[in-house]
Amino acid sequence: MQKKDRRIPEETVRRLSLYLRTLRFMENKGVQVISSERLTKHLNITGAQARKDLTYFGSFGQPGVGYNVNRLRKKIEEILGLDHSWNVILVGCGKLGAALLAYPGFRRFGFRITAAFDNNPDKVGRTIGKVPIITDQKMEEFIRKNDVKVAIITAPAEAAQEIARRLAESGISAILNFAPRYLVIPEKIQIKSVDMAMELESLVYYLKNH
Amino acid sequence: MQKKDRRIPEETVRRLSLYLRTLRFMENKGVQVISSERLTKHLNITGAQARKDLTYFGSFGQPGVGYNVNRLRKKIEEILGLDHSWNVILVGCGKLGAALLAYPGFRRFGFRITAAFDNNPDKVGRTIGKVPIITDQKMEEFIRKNDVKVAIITAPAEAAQEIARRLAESGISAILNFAPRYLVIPEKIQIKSVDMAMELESLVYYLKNH
DNA sequence: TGATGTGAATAACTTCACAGCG
DNA sequence: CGCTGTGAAGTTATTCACATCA
Repeated sequence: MQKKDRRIPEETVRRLSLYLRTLRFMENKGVQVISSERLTKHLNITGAQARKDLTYFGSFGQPGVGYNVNRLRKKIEEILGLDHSWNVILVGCGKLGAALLAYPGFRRFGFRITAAFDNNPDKVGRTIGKVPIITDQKMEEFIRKNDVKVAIITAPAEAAQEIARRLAESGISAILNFAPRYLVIPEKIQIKSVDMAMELESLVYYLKNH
Repeated sequence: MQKKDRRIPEETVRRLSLYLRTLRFMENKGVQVISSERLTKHLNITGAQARKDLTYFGSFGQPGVGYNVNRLRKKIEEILGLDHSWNVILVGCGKLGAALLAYPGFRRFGFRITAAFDNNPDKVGRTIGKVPIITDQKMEEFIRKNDVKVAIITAPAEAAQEIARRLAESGISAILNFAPRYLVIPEKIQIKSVDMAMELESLVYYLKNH
């Protein structure tokens, strides 16, 4: 997919996701062609930036015209690996876990949460939004049997490291972590952490200094 | 706080938050002094980077020794504006909103969610984790009366823009947005958006390409 | 000796500016 | 004519390397 051995800036990948959101919105509205300027108008990104981002992966536009919305949407989905669906599991069925299980945004775009795990016997056996809650003792087995590659951790901070270790050992390749803890995992596993208190912390900094 | 007119990289502010997490952890464990290398060991950040980040704001370390954990923790809290507590409101009491209301991480570090708003009469009047749910018609009034400066949006995407507009008009200075929509707001208002589907999207990209 | 603080060097990212093409 | 694609220029961020000080 990616051109030669050029390194892709991490920010470029993140922006691709943003373009995708706009493209889906536009496609829904029936827009067929879009310029780089219009694509980025409401994203605090310049048109030049979008063009540069896209050329890391190929030439998808038509000079003098713009980008075909449907084609570019599909291209970006292909680049990101969203052209097929992903089996995802979620570990930790507290309030945040339950909220994510019910979140429509995942399912809509190719992420299918197939099972949730918890160590609380009261929760095991129930379902949240059609997703069954399974005892965490069966987690490894489930991962192997169903070839799961992506996991979301919504367990308490104290439990997160041990869960991550077990996930890594069972063959998970990517983790989205919501526990406010740095997780030590093998290099080859992709991880991204979302720490909501941290987001607020950097936000208020700018309150003082602007 | 900030030295002269030097511009602070956005990433520096974000890292400050990370250092803070480590420092709090270390302080709890009774560690009194820490080197830049140890501070960043589990953060994928180099010691040099941390030292550079910190010198934007002053000289807090002792050559040959390191940083006093307690002193540096307080300094960073002061830099970020966490040396006093912030009144925060939350708008949209769906599952995610409810999860955040119950999230202990906010309260622990100086963020006090004082009220939640919703337009659903069935929810209004109830409380979630001691936070009262108020009709969104009284939102503006509440913000003004209580001098609220920070708001969290956990409403559906369709409603987010209108809510943001109303928040902006009532004098809110910072918004943490969980709705997957770009929000148009006055320049002077700080905004940070967390889009969980987007996080997953960029995560799976690296699955394909590493 | 050991770790900070910091200019200088390097690397990474973004913007500019325009040739080229439909 | 308008907009893409892209080298070149400009800007910003990170790493290096070492003087300095306890």
